[in-house]
Amino acid sequence: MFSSDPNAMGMLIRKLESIAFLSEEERQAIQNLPIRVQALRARQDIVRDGDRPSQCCLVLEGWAVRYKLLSEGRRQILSFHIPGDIPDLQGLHLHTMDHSLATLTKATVAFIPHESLLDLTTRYPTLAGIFWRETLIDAAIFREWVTSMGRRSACERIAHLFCELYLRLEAVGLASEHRCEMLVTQIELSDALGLTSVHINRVLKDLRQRELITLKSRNLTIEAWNELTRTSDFDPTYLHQRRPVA
Amino acid sequence: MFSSDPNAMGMLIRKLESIAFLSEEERQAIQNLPIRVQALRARQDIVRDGDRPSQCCLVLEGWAVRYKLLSEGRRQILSFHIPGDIPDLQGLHLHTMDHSLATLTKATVAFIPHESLLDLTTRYPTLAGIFWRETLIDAAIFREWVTSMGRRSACERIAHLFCELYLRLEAVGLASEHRCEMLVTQIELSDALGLTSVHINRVLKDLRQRELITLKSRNLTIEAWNELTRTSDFDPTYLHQRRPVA
DNA sequence: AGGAACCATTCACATAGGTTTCCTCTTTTG
DNA sequence: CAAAAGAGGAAACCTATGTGAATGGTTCCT
Repeated sequence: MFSSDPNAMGMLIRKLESIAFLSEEERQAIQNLPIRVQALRARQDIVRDGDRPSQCCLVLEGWAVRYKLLSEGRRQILSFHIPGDIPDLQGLHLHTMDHSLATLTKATVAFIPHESLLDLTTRYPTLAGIFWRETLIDAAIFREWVTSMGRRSACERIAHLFCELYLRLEAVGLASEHRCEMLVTQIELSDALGLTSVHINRVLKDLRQRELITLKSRNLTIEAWNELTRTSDFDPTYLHQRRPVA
Repeated sequence: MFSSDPNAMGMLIRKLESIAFLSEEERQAIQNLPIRVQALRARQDIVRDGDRPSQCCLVLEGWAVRYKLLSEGRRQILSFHIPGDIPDLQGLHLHTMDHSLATLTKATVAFIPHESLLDLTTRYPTLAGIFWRETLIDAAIFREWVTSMGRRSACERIAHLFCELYLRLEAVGLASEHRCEMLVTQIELSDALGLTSVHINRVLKDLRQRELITLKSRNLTIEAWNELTRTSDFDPTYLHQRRPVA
C-alpha cells in the first residue's frame, strides 16, 4: 500500500505537532513519504536485537514495546509506544539494533524507508531538527526511567508511568479527562519497571484502595491527578510537549 | 579564550572519530568553532534543571555527571562524562534542561554557542548526522542503564558499568591494557546504580576477593576482562563504537 | 460453545539490599 | 603541617520486594 491512504500519516503529523511547529509545506512533505502499511498480531517481533534495518516503523494503531533479553529469561522493557511514535527512528543513524521492537497488542504499522526519511531531512533541515528533537525526547524519557528505577519505590514508579502514558496519549488525542486505555498486562508492567508481577499486583491493589486510580479491563482512570503526580514526584517537563500541561 | 588553542578541539575530534568518519574539511570546520575554555572546581554545577542554556559544554579534562534531584534528598546520576563528551548536546533541540550537569572532579571544559553548532549542522549535513548519532548513542547508553537497574543484580550492575567506562575511556585514548582511572566515589557509584554506598562497598569487596578487579586510589584494573563481561552480561554493541572491540 | 492459554490475585516464606552507627584512613585546605 | 572534611570499610539489624505455588477469572481460538 502506498501513501495514498490520506490518514496514515495523520497520526505522525499530530504527534510531531505535539512537540514542534510544522509548516504547511513540511506537512505536505510528510504526507508524501512512501509507506507500506501492515497489520500485525499481538506480541510479534518487528525488528530484533542485532538486525540492520533499512526502514523505520511508525505505529498507527495499537501499542508496541522495545525490550532487551538477558540471561536466564530476564527481560527488560525499555519503552512503550503508542500511535504516532516511530520507535526505531534511531535506526537512521545507528545501523545495528541494540534491542528488539515488538507489538504488544494487535497493531497497524507503516514502514518508511530510511532512504526517504534521510532524503526528507536533507531537503527540509527544519524537519531534520524536529525528528532529531523526537529522538532527544525519547532519550529524555529514558533518563526519567533511569531515575524511576534507581530512586523511586515500586508505588512511585507505577504512578509515575501512568502519568507519563496518560499525557502522551492525551497529546495525540487518544485520551482525555484523565481516562485512557492501558494496554499492558501486569507482567509487562513488571518487566518495564524492574519489579515482579506479584508486587505490581500488590501495589495496584493499594493504589485502588487509596482511590487514586481505577483500572479495570485495560481501562485506566486517574481519579486524583494531583495526588498521583505528587506521590510519584511527576513533573511533565521531561516530555517536552509543546503546550503547557495542567 | 578563542579557538586559537590548537588542542582544545582535538579531544572532540578524537571522540567523534571513535563513532564516525570525519573528512579533512569537517575536521577543519570543527577546529574553527568558537569556544570559551574554562577551568572548574570539583562538584560544581554547570547547568541546572530548568535552565535554558544557549551553549553546549564540551569536557576537555576531568569527569562530569548529569543528575536529577528528587524529594527527600534522593539523587539519581544519569550518566558519567569523560573528555570528548558533550553532555548537554541535547540542548541544541531541547530548550529546557530536564536535569542538571556538574563536574565530578576538577575539570576543564569548553563552551560552544548553540548558534555556532546549529550553523555548522546547516553547512555540513554529514556533521549534523554525526552529532545526531552522538545523541543517539547517549540514548543507547540510557537504555542499557534502564536494563541494568531493572534486571541486573548489584554485582552485575557495577561490573557492567566498569566495562562500559573502560571502553569509553579507551576509545578516546585515556585507557589501555584494562586499566583506567575511575574518578568516582562509592557514594557516586551508588547514586548512579540505584544502590547504597554501603552495598557498593560490600560488592566491591566481593569483586576484589574474586580477583576480577583491583581498585585503589581511583585506579581501576580489570584483572579478568572476559570473566567480568561474562558475569555482567556485557555486550559492547550498544556503545556503537566504530572499531570492533576485543 | 468449549477448551486452551493467558492473566489477576493471594498466601507463606525468603533474601538482596537498605539503615544506622561507628571507626579508620585519605585527602584537602588553611 | 595539623585540623577538618571526606571517603572507605564493616557490623547488626531491618524491610521492600522477590519466589513459588495455588486458585479462579478472562480472553481468544476453533
